[in-house]
Amino acid sequence: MLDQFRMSERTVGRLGVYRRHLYHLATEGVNSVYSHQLALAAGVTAAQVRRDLMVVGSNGSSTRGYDVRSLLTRLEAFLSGPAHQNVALVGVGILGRAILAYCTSRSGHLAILAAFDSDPDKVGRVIQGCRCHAMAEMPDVAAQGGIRTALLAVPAPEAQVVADQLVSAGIRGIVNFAPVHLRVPPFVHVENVDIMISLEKVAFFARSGIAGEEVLEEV
Amino acid sequence: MLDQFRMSERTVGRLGVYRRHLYHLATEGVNSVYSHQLALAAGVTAAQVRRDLMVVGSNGSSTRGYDVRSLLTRLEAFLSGPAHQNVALVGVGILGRAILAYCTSRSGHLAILAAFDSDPDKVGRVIQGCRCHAMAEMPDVAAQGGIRTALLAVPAPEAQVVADQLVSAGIRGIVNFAPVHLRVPPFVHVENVDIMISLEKVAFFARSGIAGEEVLEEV
DNA sequence: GTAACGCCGTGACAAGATTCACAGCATCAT
DNA sequence: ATGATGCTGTGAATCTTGTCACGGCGTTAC
Repeated sequence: MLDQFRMSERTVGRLGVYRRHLYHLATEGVNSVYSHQLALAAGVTAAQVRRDLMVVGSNGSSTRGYDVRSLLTRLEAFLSGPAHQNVALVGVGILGRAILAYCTSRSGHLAILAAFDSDPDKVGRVIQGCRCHAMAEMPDVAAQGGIRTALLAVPAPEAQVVADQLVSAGIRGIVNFAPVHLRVPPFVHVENVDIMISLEKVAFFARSGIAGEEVLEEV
Repeated sequence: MLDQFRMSERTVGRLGVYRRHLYHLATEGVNSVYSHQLALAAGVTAAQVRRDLMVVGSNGSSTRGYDVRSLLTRLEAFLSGPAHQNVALVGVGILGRAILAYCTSRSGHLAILAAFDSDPDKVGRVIQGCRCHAMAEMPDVAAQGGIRTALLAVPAPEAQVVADQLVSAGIRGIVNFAPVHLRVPPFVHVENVDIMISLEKVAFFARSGIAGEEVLEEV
C-alpha cells in the first residue's frame, strides 16, 4: 500500500480490470470468487491474479476464494484513494464527445467535471451534460475542482502546446489520444491511447496469421 | 518476411510509431535521421530504436544515420505487407463514428471499407463516408473485401456475441473497445483499447504523485 | 478423528524486454 | 596520413515481468 511508487503500470491496469469484474459480481449478488474465475474474466492466469492481489493485502480464504465485497472495497481504496477524483476533458471534437458519452454513462469514482476547447462556438455550451470552458479558464477550473487528471483529445499538431498548458495548470496525469509523443516533466504521467497504432498492430498480427495457418499450426 | 510469428507486440507498436514519424520527416523533405532523433520523437531510448530496427534489416550508416525514404519503405513492407488492407468497423454508435472520422481522415495503408450495426435505422445509410451494413451481411462483405481485421465498438454486453460472429466471418484480428475480455480462438489476435482502465491508471499515478514517464534528455 | 481435497500466499525460477558497452566503420580536422 | 569523432549493429548484462510449485490451512467426506 505504501509503495505505490514502485507499482508496475501493468499491475495497476489489471487491478482495474479485476475491480470492474468484482463490481459486476457484486451487483449480481455473487459474494465470493476464486482466483481462477477472476483470471478467466480478465484473460490472465490464476497465479497472476493472486500475485497482483498481494499488493492490496490479500484476504482470500482457501475454501471460498475471495470475498467479493471486501476485495472490491480494498481495490477501490487502493486504486481510487479516499476521495472522489475529478477529470477534465480537453478537446471537444467528435472523439472528445465520444469519450464524454462513454465516461459519463459509467459510474462514479471518476467523473469528468469540465470540458475545454479552443473553439469559441463550443465554449459556454453544455455538451453531453458537461460544460465547455475556454482554455484560458483551465487553471482556475482545475484548481477549484481539484482536477489532476486530463483526457487530451485535441488534434495532433496542438497536442504538445495544450499538454504544456495542462501541466502548468497543475495536471499531473494525461491520457493522450493524439498520435504524438508528449514531452512532459518527469512528475507527470502520460498514457497514450493510440488507435491507429493499435489497429496497425492488430492488422499486422492478423496478416501474420495467414502465413501461420498455411505454413504450420501447432497445439 | 522473417518470423513475424515471434515478433514482440511491443516492438510492432514501436515500429508503427517510427513509421509514422518517418512519414512526417519524408513529407518535410528530411532525408536522413539518427536513432536518437527517432528515439526522441517516439519517447524511447536510442538503443531501443536500433534494436527494434534490427528486425527489418537495418541499413543505417554511421555518418548520416538512417535514410528516411529507404527505412520508411522497409517499415511499410514489414508492417503492412505488399497489399492494401481493409478493415471493418462494427458498432456505429458515437464511439464508432468517432473512430470512423479518426481513421478516414488518416491516409492509406489501412482503410475502413465497411461498417456494421444491428440498428435497422443505421443500416443502408452512409456515415462518415462509410456504408453501414446489417450484421448478417458481415461474412459476405468480409469475404469480398478481403477483410481480416475489425474494430469492435459495440456495447459491452454484446461484445462477446459479436466477436464470435466476427471470427466465424473470417476476421483474424480485433481491436476491442468494449470493456470486457473477449474469448476467441488462439489464431485470433485481440487488442484491447480500454479507455476507462487507461484513465484509472493515469488517475492512480497522478494521485501517487510519482513519475510515470522519463523525459529523455535532449539532443 | 483423520484423511483427502482445493485453493491461497509466496519464494524460487524462467522468460522476456531493455539497457549497456564496445567493435567496426565512415568522415572530418589537422 | 593519422588521430579523433560519432554513429550503427549487436553480444552480454541487467532489469522487469510472469509462471511454477509447494507449504499451509480451512472444509468436507467418511
